[in-house]
Amino acid sequence: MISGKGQAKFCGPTIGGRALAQRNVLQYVILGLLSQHERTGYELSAAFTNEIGEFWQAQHSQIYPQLGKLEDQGFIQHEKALAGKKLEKKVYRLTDSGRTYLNDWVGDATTALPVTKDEFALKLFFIKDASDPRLPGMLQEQIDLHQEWLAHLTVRMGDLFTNATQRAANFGHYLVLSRAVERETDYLRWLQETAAGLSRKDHQ
Amino acid sequence: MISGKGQAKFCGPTIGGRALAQRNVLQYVILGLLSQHERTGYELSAAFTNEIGEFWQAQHSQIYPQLGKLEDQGFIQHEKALAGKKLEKKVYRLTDSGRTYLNDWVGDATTALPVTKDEFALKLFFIKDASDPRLPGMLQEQIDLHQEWLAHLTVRMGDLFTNATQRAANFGHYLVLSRAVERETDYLRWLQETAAGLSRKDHQ
DNA sequence: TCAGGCATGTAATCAGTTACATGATTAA
DNA sequence: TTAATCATGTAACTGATTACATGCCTGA
Repeated sequence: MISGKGQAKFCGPTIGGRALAQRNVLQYVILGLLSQHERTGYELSAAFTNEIGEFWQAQHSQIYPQLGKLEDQGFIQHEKALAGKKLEKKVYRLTDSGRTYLNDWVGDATTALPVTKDEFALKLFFIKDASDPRLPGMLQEQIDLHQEWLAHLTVRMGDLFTNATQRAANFGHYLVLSRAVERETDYLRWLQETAAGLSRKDHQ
Repeated sequence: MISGKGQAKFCGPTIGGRALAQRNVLQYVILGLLSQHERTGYELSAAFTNEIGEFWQAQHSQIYPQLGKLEDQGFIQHEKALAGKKLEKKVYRLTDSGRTYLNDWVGDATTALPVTKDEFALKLFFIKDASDPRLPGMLQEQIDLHQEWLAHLTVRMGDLFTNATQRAANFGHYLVLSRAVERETDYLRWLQETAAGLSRKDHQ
């Protein structure tokens, strides 16, 4: 274990001595999404599903109140727009102070490892024996799941970044999406190798 | 009560149409850890830091109340033991019904992708330009962080699984730990390649 | 006309973190 | 003797999910 000799100032959660928690990251995610272009709360909510669900999640019930707080703080502003003849929507955009606040966060050191809650890894962890009859089915289930997810990511990659101009215009987005594709590809390879390894043991 | 349409189905969070959330996984983690051998609450707490922090986290303030609930449900039992002459500790072990409850969960389909909250990926996502002066430093910071983490995992691997007998005795643990080492190795390779790619662009 | 999506919010609950609180044991 | 660790708990708060609630718009 990597020990931090701590003088009990900040005693947050750790894994292997590494810091984990972050406070109110949601506000920065919203500011970041608005830094790309103006959006409604509904569009922000959709972005959490489609664009950044890979590494952050939030529901609309969390987003709308946060929008109010950010506006109170002067980091964003909204103007009303009409969808059709009656349905009002609030289109939010970043203010200058909001952009500064966002950039301060991006520039700050990120000393926390990503937080992962992986239920499959957990189940695997508790299986003692390579001959456990549940293992092949569990692995196949994950192969199917992650194949589907990889297909989704690949489609997004093709939609967004087919040429160098697109990659240059949103370099960070391109980096994280291409990394996600790589990561899922590598994970699928491991799942398949592990499943194959079990089969070989069965036939010994 | 005023009738709303669309009553109560279950509309949880998704990424790309995939289900995410799980309810009270903590209880199963505790049961799983106790299925390995009996432990105190303190030892369970330590296990979240040292053994399974890679894919699940919990503090002692969450663990102690959950132990009470699991005991109320009859899934675990404790007996008191003395550490020294006065200090009492509660050593918990799994009951038969607890083991059944745990195994039901392990056998259940895992249709949810792992939940990840990755602040670094988020920051990267919001960087538009490959020439952003913050990028090299950010990448180097992550390289240092994940190198340290990989070293920690490698030490654990060496401590726990040096021979085939150890790997066979806790096969699932071996699988997830060896996978974690692979994943971190692959991630570090990507970080370094990406950082190197930036340098080349700088010198063009 | 009707289903699915667009659009915005709040309420209730659950999960998770941080801090408070106390005291014993061990080894330097 | 004193710092680190063992040991157990609760309180206060923040974060996140699920459900409740309402109403408009578009296209089949």
